[in-house]
Amino acid sequence: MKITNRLSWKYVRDEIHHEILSGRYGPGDRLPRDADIANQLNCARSTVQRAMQDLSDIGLVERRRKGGTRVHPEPVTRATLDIPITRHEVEKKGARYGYQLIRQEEMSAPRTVLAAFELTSPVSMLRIEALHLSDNRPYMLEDRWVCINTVPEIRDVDLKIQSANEWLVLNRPYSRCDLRFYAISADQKMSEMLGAKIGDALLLIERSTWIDGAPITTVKTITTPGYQLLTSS
Amino acid sequence: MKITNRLSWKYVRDEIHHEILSGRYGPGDRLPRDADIANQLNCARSTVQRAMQDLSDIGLVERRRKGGTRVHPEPVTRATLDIPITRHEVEKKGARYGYQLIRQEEMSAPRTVLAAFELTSPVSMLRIEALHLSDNRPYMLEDRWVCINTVPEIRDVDLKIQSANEWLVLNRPYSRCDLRFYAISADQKMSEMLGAKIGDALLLIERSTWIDGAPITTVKTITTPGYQLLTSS
DNA sequence: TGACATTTTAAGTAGCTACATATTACCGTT
DNA sequence: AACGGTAATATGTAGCTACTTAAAATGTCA
Repeated sequence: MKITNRLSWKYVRDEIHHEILSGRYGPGDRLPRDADIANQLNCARSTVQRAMQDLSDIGLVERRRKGGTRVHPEPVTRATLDIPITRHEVEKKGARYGYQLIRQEEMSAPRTVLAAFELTSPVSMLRIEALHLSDNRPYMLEDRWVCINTVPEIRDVDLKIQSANEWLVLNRPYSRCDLRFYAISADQKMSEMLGAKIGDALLLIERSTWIDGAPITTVKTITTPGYQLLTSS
Repeated sequence: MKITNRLSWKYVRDEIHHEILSGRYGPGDRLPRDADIANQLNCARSTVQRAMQDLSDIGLVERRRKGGTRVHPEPVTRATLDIPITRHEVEKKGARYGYQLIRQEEMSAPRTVLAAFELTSPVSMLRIEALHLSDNRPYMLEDRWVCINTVPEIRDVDLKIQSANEWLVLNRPYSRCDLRFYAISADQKMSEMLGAKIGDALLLIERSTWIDGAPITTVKTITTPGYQLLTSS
């Protein structure tokens, strides 16, 4: 007799999750095969498959063909971050969004930018500096490089009107996105731009994107003092 | 005739993804129902369902019963972060991990801690301060509060030997985890502990966890200067 | 014993049916 | 026109079968 058909794959997932956390299976241990679990819980293998897929997504177990399923040997806290288009972020707070293009210049990418893309030979890129405003006050400073080869259309976009941030997110899909977060002290220039004091601690978000191995853009987003980045869920 | 059975649901996903990014469907637009797409692409509805589920997971579309599927009105960059147990993080870099308990004290949680848990009435908690070391050099400073009611066993753990970080991750599942990232300037105490200079910009990671609505722990992880947090994929 | 080919295994994918569930859409009544 | 109940509908879930694929395990031969 089936356990029930009300209980979803989530029930199976939580059941397994519970068994792992109760100590029945420790880090690195191998779990029974899907079919056996299905048998034991009186459900279809496909239901176990879905449950396991989810446990794998959150990093609790590792699955390999033929290798079976085992508890992740190094448990991690996995979190999801949503980074919206800056305009939406500002408007969601009820503030008026503003935008200033500071600089736009085509030039050969410096070593540090090439490094972010894991490139060695020089590439021509469009450098863009811009300031995002919230209610006319500085909100975020953006230092961006766009690969001309990959995104030639960027030349025809009027970046005084639409921010590169928004145009790229809306028009250029990416297949890979690397993010890094770190803290820096505001230097003279940043403090002027952002209305901060020299030496203020600022959160910096660096993002690089590729499409099928070809570099699209890399951007340093420098936030104002006190800025906090939160997880979604 | 079926298109093929080699092409997985990922093909369907990418097909739809492409249609969205080509401008055929803009932010907020409604997509055809799964059944129609299945028909058009000559595949089963379940295949479209899986593809759509994935697009929904990465935040590209929104799905609602009866409401259908529509392109997410505010496109986001969704990223996944893996935060490992600090010991593993250090060891993975090839360094020797060390750990020092600085303080352990049971007391009533202050207002700021209650706020992190969205609580109003006072609760007794265990306050733990500890320092993680990498090759005998300071690596991370941890300022933690553990809810005694939810995790009474914490009293019996010898925190001079095993870090609360590791014990909790291994023994206490959570159903909710909030993270926040921001930058601060090192004050006198932090600079002493971490071997930094006063005023150095430090990345701070704050994490709070709950199990079924009951608070487990909240921790401020203060990193050393130059620390970078990277996305996994 | 070691290198290489073959078999076996367990997860991954696709397709189908049937039913559940959450909304929207509609329609009738007041 | 406002309200409320009902029907219609698109997605969500469960179960089953069949087949694919990666990789571990085994066997074979030099």
